[in-house]
Amino acid sequence: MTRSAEHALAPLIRKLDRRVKLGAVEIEALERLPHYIAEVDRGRFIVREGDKPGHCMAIVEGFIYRNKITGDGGRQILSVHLHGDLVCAHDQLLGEADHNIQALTRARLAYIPQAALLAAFEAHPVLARAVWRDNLIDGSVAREWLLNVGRRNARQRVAHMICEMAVRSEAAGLGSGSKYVWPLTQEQIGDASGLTSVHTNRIIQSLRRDELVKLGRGEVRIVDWLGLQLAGDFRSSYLHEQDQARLAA
Amino acid sequence: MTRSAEHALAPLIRKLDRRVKLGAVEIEALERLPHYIAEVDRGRFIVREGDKPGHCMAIVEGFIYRNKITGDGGRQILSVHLHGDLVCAHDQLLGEADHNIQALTRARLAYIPQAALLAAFEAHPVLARAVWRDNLIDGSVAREWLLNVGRRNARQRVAHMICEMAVRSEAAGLGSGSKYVWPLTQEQIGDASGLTSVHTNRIIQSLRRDELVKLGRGEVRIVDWLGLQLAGDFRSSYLHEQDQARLAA
DNA sequence: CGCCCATTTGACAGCTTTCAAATCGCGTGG
DNA sequence: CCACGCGATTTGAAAGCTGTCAAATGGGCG
Repeated sequence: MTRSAEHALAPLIRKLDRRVKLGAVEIEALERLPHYIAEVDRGRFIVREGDKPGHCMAIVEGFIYRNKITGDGGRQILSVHLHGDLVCAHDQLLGEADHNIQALTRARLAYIPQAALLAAFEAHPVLARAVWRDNLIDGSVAREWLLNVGRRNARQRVAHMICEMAVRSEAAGLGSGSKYVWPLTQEQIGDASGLTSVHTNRIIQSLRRDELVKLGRGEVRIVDWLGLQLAGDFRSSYLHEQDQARLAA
Repeated sequence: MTRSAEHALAPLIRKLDRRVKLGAVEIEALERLPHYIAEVDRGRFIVREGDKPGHCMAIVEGFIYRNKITGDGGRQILSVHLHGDLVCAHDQLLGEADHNIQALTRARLAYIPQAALLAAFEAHPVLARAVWRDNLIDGSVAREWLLNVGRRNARQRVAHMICEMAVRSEAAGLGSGSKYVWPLTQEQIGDASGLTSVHTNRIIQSLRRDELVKLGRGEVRIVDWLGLQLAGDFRSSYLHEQDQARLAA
């Protein structure tokens, strides 16, 4: 899927370009960003609560996620990030990271020093705008997740999450037709939805029975896009992506 | 409580000064910010999903809250804001507001044009930093809410919310001792915690029985601060306020 | 072939919701 | 000063969604 001789930050550039249309100057500035590439194994901690990493990560390939743990050991997944996402802990301004960031799948990350990013923002206000807009959209997604976990039932929560991942995967150019990589185990779907893995399993079976979606072996296949959206009370506008048009087909 | 001849934006200035230490120059720039004052009644919509208001609100007095509605009519409260908070819908960058903002109590708001804010940020990078840091802390609070609703039981959720409001009220200089204004009805506490008002009521009664907190008639009285924190699995660090020390006494 | 992790299944408990209806508190008007 | 009325709080009973606890099954990898 990844072009062979492509710049490591190309996925990030494409994503930011979707956020705010970039010019040649900004793209060049992004390509010149200092960074080093690292592979992380599935499950590996990338940032731990309390860390002060001092850099952001651009996802070159794979999936990572943010999570937070209660005093009782309950785990809540806060967000899932994919190909092209810029993931920061913002420890520079906050003192230290207030949550964990872990690899959902084996992933390749480009570590970019926060100072270099800030310098690029100063030199290129359009870049600052693009990243700012991207952060605001992440906030919008977080609000939708809170609504999802707080006010929807188990079936809606799971269906909603599948819809969101489909639209975002489509926008990122991952997968094709109505088939996408699915990086989460059922236990992780539960951790993101505020459910147990057992109940998550039963919901997924019911979605399968109703011929809305096929989910397993690391991939999703959307069988009935309209039906799935209805089942999940899903309206894509909060994602601020235009590309879900293709999914409708 | 409000000094009589105080500048309308003084609460905002005090809050931002807590976020990033401001100099005389920045304070003056804030005081010069164009704005107009408006009173809003309890329950009144300040921003509706889909609006493009083009201005931010600084709370001069009272409480407001953000909320979002499911297709089934379920209401989730996303955040509560008090005295001194700067509340934006960020419609300039996002196109339109993706949630509602409503008055929780009768409130006095200072409307500030987003363009004027941006200009002030450009002229005073320290201000930009302060507001940016404030936004990041709002994000941290949102993550904690997601953890709260997704992974804690009803008793913990309600206790946690009371703890948070106490620390934030204390930091904002509202209330005194362990007594604070409490702006939410039990139904609204439920809407913020992902619970029904009936169950919220039962939880509050149990917290009262256990002599942790007294809650009613528009005010909270923390009876057992340590016990309440334990009941709510509450650790204040995610709020990035220092002033909870006073509560411990 | 064997191991490990993820998925699946069953039975049961229990937390939370639902649906009414009663009570309380407080501002308003007589 | 008291009665009224409305919203908020409280209460009860019963249903049901989701969690808990084990244990079995399945699939992929070395």
